[in-house]
Amino acid sequence: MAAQRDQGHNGDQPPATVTDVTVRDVPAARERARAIPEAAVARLAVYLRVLSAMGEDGVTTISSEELAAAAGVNSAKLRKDLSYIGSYGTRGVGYDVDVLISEIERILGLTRKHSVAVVGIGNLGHALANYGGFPSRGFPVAALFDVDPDLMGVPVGGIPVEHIEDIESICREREVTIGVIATPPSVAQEVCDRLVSGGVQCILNFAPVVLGVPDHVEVRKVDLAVEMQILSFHVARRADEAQAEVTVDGTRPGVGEAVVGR
Amino acid sequence: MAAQRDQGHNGDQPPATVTDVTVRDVPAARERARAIPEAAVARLAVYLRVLSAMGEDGVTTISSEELAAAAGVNSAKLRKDLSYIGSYGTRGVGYDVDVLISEIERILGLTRKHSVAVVGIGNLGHALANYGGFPSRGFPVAALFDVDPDLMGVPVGGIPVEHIEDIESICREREVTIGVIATPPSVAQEVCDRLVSGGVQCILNFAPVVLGVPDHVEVRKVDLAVEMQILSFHVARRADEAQAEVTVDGTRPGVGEAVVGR
DNA sequence: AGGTGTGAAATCCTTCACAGCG
DNA sequence: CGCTGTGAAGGATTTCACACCT
Repeated sequence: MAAQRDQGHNGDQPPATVTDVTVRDVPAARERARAIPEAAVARLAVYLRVLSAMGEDGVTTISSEELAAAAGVNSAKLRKDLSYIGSYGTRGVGYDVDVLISEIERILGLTRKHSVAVVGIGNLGHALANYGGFPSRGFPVAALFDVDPDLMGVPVGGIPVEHIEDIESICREREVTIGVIATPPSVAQEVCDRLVSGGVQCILNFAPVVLGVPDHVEVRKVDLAVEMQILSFHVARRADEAQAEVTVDGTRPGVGEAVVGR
Repeated sequence: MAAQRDQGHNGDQPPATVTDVTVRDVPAARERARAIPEAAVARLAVYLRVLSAMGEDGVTTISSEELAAAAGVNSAKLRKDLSYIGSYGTRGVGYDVDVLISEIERILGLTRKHSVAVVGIGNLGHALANYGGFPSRGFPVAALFDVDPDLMGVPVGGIPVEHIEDIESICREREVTIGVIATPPSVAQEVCDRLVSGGVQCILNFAPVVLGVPDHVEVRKVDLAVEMQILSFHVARRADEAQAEVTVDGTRPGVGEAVVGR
């Protein structure tokens, strides 16, 4: 059972594994890739999108301040993030948009194409199969899988649905590197196992279960219920705080009163 | 521009806001809610799901070790997380499943119902409207919105679609607290503004844009392209490391053999 | 014994603030 | 002069390890 990164803040797998030793002795060789904090990687992807949009609008140069504002972070963080990938800015001027785009794409490994397989062609699977953001950003959808006999061969977003039993052979054949699990939770682990034995290295899991995978496979999870519950927590917290304020100074904070503009 | 929590690791909003000062003097009143780290909140939601499943299987007591394994974290972290909400375990025994469920639900604010509005009834919106996980976990879908005239009044998952222009009045009327944005990016900010002026306090944003909101509104973002790119980064990193090992010791790591521990 | 609860250490991430380059 | 790049400080989170209860 291996690491399962959960939304940026990672963190299990306390003891070292056997092969760990090998890696620990090669800091120089893995310099670039390794040093980037997980959190920074997620933001680089955001910067990339913002930069692409800017580039299409004809912007050629941008300062850390501007890019930071557009990406919703502060400029110190942005500069630190960019410093992880190299020094591509010009002091007194800013960054060249095209250069930054290329460099971020290189670091994120977007120069290679990563074929995607979507498993579970329900509502969510449909949405994912049709999602334009995948192919346009270098993630061609190469295969769709389900168990429903009525779906077999039916093209969704241009790709025919195939049977879950063929995951292994088809993924291997089409060199799928990323598997997306959009099945009911009950079959998610089984599907995951098949993807892994089909050579898939990364899994994006929408099913509300914790998947067990070998160490060399990376899992990211998107859990709608968890997102909702985090929001719920914040509503509750806010209510508590408002309550506390009333208790203490007797004034109730105005409801519609925006505290800060935009 | 207000806080926009991005998948657990948050982190903008450097200066204090007005109300902050007032609150800072009331640690006692907000004791429970405030002290919980953001990262722990996300995990509590996961523990809750695992516990619910256990409860249905008839398990009445569970140790930190067992629960941690089922939730995919290590037991020290789990115990620390649970300690933020109180001391509900029995030394030498473990935790009572039902007690833990109740306490986590209380902390997450799940004792109140949070009505949800989904905006943008495309593939993803459909998937969300039909997603059984919402209502069953205390998040009734109270309204659906779109602009497509063909969709007006059509029931999706039992709820009729209404026009985006009516977001404000309908959200206010039905006391929607959580808005889900599943629109194209071009209209996401406009939709967001309407939700906010309709009194919505929390937003779950699936559109690939950075939303600007007032301080009292909480935004969480789910960005599929970003998730894919993070996975892509890890594939690239792994490839680099494998490469590095070959360079250094002349042995190529076997494919199934994990390269990095964690 | 067996397992929780928690200070303290270690690690990771963010922010500050400023030296230095163009 | 303006803006990048970055050591160093400051926070937050994770992990350790053990006192303490049952």
